[in-house]
Amino acid sequence: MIGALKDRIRSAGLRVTASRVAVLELLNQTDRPLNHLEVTESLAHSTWDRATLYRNLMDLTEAGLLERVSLGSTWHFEAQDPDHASAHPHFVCTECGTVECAPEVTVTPSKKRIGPKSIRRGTVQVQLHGLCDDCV
Amino acid sequence: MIGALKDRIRSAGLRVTASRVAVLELLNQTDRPLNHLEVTESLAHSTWDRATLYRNLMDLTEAGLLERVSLGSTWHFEAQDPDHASAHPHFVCTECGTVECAPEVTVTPSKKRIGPKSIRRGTVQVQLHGLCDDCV
DNA sequence: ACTTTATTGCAACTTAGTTGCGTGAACTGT
DNA sequence: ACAGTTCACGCAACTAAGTTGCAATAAAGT
Ligand SMILES: [Mn+2]
Ligand SMILES: [Mn+2]
Ligand SMILES: [Zn+2]
Ligand SMILES: [Zn+2]
Repeated sequence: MIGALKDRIRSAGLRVTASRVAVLELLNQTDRPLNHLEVTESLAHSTWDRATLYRNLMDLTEAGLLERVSLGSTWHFEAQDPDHASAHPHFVCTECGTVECAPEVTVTPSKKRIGPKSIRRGTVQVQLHGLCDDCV
Repeated sequence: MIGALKDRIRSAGLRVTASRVAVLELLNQTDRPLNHLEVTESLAHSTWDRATLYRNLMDLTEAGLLERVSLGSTWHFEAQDPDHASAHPHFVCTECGTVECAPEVTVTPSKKRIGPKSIRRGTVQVQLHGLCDDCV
């Protein structure tokens, strides 16, 4: 379990440190993207510095083990593993800021060939901003 | 032209000041949302303070003449006038941060009744994040 | 075990966003 | 046109997210 995480970190060319394992394990156990603050709070029992966890998140992202996405007003990080489907839409509550995955939504460009080409190409991250069920 | 803007500001219960008129005129002439920094730079010829323009944006938003939307890493403001179609998707470049309107895109929820109700209700702001044509 | 080099902890810094407060400008009513 | 009232502005300070320099420390290769 954790051994597999260590292997993936090492295979990515990064040294295996306790904080990196903890960060990767946390995000693999969570079914939604977390931001830097949420990660530090989730690992508050330990003594790792904000900057350390920040660099862990950035290093793991650059190594391809996480994905960083701008959700709402902060950057969020999501595990990038074979299980979790790769690019899928996300929902952001404009009231409380909570984030959840919304893989069931599909986006259709118009027939007119206008706007950025990446939309037609399908290489875009989709976000839906609105009130969550708790905030309506 | 500007007289109409002044009327709309006054009708909204706000005092007509030079900076408010300038901010509202700028955003009515621009076909995409601007953030606070872009507004201050566009009006840099004048001497208005950042805080003044910030409060102008917030006041005009609260009055319903602008709409504030979290695009990319900053808040953006868009004119909310009868001409410009109301809620429409926006495209954000993940590389250079530029924003453009993408009214031609439609979003379809799945048949399964899962996820936040506002998606099915259609009361969500749609955002597409990807590389713009200049950044590919 | 030793050497090399990546990583950590700490503190400082940048930028976006926000607010308190005294001065000054916009409206209201005469 | 004028005075009084209230709102808005300018300035400076502040918070929070994100980021970085540097010396101390720990991981990997031998
Ligand atoms: Mn997700
Ligand atoms: Mn728009
Ligand atoms: Zn909510
Ligand atoms: Zn771009």
